[in-house]
Amino acid sequence: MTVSRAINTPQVVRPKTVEKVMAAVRATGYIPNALAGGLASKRSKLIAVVVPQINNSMFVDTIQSISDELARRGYHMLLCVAGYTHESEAEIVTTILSRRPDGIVLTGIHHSPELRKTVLNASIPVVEIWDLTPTPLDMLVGFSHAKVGYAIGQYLLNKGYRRFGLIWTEDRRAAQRKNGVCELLAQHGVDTPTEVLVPLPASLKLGREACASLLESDAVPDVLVCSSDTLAQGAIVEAMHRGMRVPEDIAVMGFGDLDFAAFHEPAITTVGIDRWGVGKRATDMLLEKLAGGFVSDPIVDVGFVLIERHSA
Amino acid sequence: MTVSRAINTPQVVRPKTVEKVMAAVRATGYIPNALAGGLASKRSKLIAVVVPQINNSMFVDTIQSISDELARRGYHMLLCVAGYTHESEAEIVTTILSRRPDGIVLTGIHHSPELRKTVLNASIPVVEIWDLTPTPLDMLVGFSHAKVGYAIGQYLLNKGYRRFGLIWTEDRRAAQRKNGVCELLAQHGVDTPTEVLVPLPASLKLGREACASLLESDAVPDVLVCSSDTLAQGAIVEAMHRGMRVPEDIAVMGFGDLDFAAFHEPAITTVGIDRWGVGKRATDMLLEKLAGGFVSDPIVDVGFVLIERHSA
DNA sequence: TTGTAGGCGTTATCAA
DNA sequence: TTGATAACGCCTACAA
Repeated sequence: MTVSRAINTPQVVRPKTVEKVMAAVRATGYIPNALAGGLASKRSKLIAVVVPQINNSMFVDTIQSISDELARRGYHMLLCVAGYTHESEAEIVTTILSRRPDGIVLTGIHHSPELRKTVLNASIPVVEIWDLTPTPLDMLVGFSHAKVGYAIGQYLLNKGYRRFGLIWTEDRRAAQRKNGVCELLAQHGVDTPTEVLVPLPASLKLGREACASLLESDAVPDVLVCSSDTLAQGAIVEAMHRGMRVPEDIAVMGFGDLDFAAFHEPAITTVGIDRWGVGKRATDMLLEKLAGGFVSDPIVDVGFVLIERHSA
Repeated sequence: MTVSRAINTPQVVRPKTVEKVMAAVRATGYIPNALAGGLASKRSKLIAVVVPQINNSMFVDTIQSISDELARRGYHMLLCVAGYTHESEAEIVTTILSRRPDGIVLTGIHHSPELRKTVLNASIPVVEIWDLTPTPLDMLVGFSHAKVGYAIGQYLLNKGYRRFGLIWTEDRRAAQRKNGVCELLAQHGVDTPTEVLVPLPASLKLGREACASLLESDAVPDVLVCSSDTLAQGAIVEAMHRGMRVPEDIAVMGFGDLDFAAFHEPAITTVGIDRWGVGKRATDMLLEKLAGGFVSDPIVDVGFVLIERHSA
C-alpha cells in the first residue's frame, strides 16, 4: 500500500519514503499494472473513441486533440474505427465496453436501439460529437449540419448562382447538410439541384469524376456544391483542366476548411469547423464529469463559419 | 468457470450448457470484464501503436489497417501519438506499457536507450515500422529511405535535371531520404541542392512558401524535390500561380503517392509505399508470434515504387 | 504516516 | 463436461 500511495498520491507519504520507493522503482524498472489497478479501483483511465473512419481529414484532428488532452491527464485512448453502418458500431461498442472504459466518445447522434441500450447500461459518461440534437444520450459537442446547408444555400443564392450541382458522399451527416441546401433552394423557388453521389471515402479523383459527369450533362450548373473540400478540390481541378475558369465559368464550394483550402488556386470557399475544439471540449466534459464535477452545459454547439474565398 | 468456457471456448462445453449461458448473457446484458480477464490470463489482447502524428496522411492508412486487422482477430488498439522527440516517446511508451499490451508497434528505428531498455524489458513482441535496419529490436516492416533518395536522384538525373531544389521537413526519416538524394547527386558531380526546411506537419501552404522562396532566390532550380506529396502539391500550385509551366519550366517531385497525386494537374511524379501493407504485415507478424508461431522472416522490406507521372 | 485484510472479475489448474 | 480453488496485482477501507 505504501508503494501504491508513493506512486499515486505521494503527498500523503513521507518524502523520505517516497524517495526510497522511487529508487526501487528505478532500480527494478517497475511499471504498475493498470489492468490490476483498473480492476481494483473500478477506474480504468481509458476513454473509448468510436469514429466511422480515420483516413478522413475531418476526424483526424479531433482524434488527435482528444488523444493529446487525455495523455496530459493520465488517460489513454482506445480508438475504434466503426465504419458507417449501425450493425458494426453496435458490435464494436459492445466489445470495447469489455475494456471498461471510464467514458466513451461516439461520432454522430443516430445509433441503433441496441447500441443506445448497451451504452446507457454501461453507466459511463458519453459524449456524442459532430452533430446536434436536443436529446443526446448524455453530453454532446457538435453543430447543426442542416444549418450549414442553409448557410451554404443562402450564401450562394446571394452570390447570384441559380443552377446548382451537388457532389456528395452518402453518409448521414452529409445528407443533413444536403437537405439543408435543398430545402433553402426550394423555399426560394430555385430549381432542384442536379446531384452526383459518390462513395466514401471522398477523394480528389471522385471529385473530378463527379464534376466531369455534371459538366457533360444537359443542364450544366453554375455552381458545384461539394460535401467536402477534397471533392471541391477535385471539381476545381477537373473544371480548370477543361479550360473553365473558377469561379467565373463555374463556382465551387467545399466543406471543412481543410489545410489546403485557403492556399489552393483559386482558394476554396468553404465552411470551417473547429475540429480541435470539438475534441478538446468533448474531453473536458468527459473528464469533468468523471472528476465528479458538474457539467453546466452538456450540449455544446461549436457552430461553424462560412469562409468566403475565391472559388465561389 | 463454465460461463468463462462457454464464452471463450464453447467447443469444449456441452451445446445445451452453452445455450443456457448465452441466454443468460443476453437476458442480463452481461459484458465480460477484459481488465479482470487480462489480469488473470496475462494476455490483455491489447496492441499498443506508437506514431509521431496521426494527422499525417502516411501513417493514417497504416493505423487504419492495423486497427481493422486487430479488430478482426479480437484485439484492440491503443493508439499513442508520441510527437517527434525521443523524450516524449520514451515517457509515453512507459505509461502505455502499464496497460500490459501483448505487443507493440513503434514507428521508426531510432529510439532512446531508455526506450530500448524499457521495451525489451517488457518481453513482448515489438514491430518497428517505416524504416529498415539489419538490427531491429525484434521485428520490422519498412523500407530504405536512403534507397528512396537514391532512386529519386537517379530518376531526375536521367530526366536531365541538374539544378536541384529541396523542400523538406525535418523529421529523421525524411532526412535519410534527403541524404540519399544528395549523396547520389554528389557522386555525379551535380551541384549541391538549394534547400528549404519546413516545420512539421507539412502542408500545402508550406509547400507554396518554400517554392516561392526558391523561385525568388539567385539560383532558380529546374526541379523541386519535396519530402511529401503535400509539399509537392503546394510547390506546383505556387509555380503555376506564377505563370510557370510544370514540368516544362520547373519540375516537381513528391513522396508518398497520396490519394490526390495521380489525379492532380499535372499528375504528381512520386514514390509509392504500400501503407496498408505495412500495417497488415506488422499485425500479422505480431499476432503470429503471440500465437506461439514461428516468424520466418522478422525483417520485411516492403520496398517502394517510383511512379512516373507528369510533374517531373 | 504506514500497514493489514479483503476483494475486484476473471482464468489456470486440478479434481470429479 | 463441469466444478472448486487459488491466484493475477492492485486499491478500498479500516486499524494502528
